[in-house]
Amino acid sequence: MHISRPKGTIDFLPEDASKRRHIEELLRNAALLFNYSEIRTPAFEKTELFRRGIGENTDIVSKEMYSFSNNEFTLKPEMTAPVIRAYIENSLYNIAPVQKLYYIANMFRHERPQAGRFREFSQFGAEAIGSGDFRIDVELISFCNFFLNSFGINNFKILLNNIGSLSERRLFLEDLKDFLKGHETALSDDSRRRLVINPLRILDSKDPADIKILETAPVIFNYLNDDNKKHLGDVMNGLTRLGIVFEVDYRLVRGLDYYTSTTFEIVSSELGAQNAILGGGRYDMLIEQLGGKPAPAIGFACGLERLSMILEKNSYQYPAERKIDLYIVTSGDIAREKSLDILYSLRSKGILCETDYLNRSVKAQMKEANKLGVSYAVVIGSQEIETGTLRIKQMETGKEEIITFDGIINYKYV
RNA sequence: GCGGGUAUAGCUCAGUUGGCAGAGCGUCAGAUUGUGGCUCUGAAUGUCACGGGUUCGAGCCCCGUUACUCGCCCCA
Repeated sequence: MHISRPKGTIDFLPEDASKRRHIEELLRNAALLFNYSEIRTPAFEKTELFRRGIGENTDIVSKEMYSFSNNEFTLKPEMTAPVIRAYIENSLYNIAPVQKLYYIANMFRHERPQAGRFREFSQFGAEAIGSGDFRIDVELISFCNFFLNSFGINNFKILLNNIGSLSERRLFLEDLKDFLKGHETALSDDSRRRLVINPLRILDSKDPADIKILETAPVIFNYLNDDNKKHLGDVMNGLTRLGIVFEVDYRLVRGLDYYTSTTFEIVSSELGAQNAILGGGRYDMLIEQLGGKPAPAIGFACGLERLSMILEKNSYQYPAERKIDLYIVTSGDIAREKSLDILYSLRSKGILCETDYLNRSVKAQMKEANKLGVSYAVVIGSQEIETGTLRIKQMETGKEEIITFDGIINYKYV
């Protein structure tokens, strides 16, 4: 029996890796345009960071973390807490009052894999720290809209909500609980359980009976203070101004404890059950909670596997890799030895070249050259060694040109 | 943690009522001495996921296990 990769992990074979590199490149370009700077943090952190950041009672912390060394460290299950840790630890607020950071990194969660969900997965995300201005909310959401569009994706929905501060949410939660208790017998089993553990999540239920009940449930908007109501209105106006289509969804809640005020999610019908491409929101209290000087902040995280699933569904045309310029066909020991320094010289000049390492027939080597899609091929055998000249063949036209050995190095490969 | 589905060549998959293990693609080689694509010929690659059971005989039927996969939960 062979050893297989761990459940929920991915091998990126050369073609997949090439696609992923392209995705990352477009994302980095978008980040550059919106003036977000890259941040990289360790693959693991002190477990305490996630306990305090994400929340002890979330599923992520209570049962999905990969922890080790007597539970002292944990592979990062999300990136916001590490970014904020780095922000505080390195006093980034002293460098500039507003920090706009982005990352592309791998996360780890011990979950049961399914479509669009893995145990090791990649996220592209950004955090804007230091401003509570509605315009940074608009900018961040427009950033998401922009990079999705840059892949030609436009079949998605932007869902927007404002979940208020902790105190507003507490009041809402009490009323929601009271309301749901009145309908307890009609609720799904899952939702009855959630009523005790996390009633907010019932708003997200997929059960048709639950959805019916929720139609008359209390609405969080009515519990927001004037500031948050205005903030939501401002964000809506801002997005409208940019021509960005969105939907306000008062039932949109997020699963991590640190969110406050603005929350948003982008969903796609192309994805299956896990339909969120990205999710994010404000977390104005988190920095203080983690021991930093209070600062408002907003961020999002986008699942790269989900993004590439959509691209596959859309038959996205990935750009071709750079082709090999020259294939060196060799025949005989002297030629094979000679090929060593020719290859090295060519590569030193930035020319992509390859040769055969199996001592195969000239015909087999030409086939190989053709398969690789090289632009030129040259045969080096005893004749060429004797005369000091060789013929370089343009593969597409089949035309040959006579050149010297030095000529290979200086040839204009187009 | 709980459910549904699937498992045959490197890949995509056929395999009838239980009766010799298959196709296409890919790989490799050959088709007159040292030249690719097209075509033709040939070759290699299998613990039919694993372990039991039924049967004269199991890829096929039954039981168990594992893996993969899609859902629930939760989330990107």
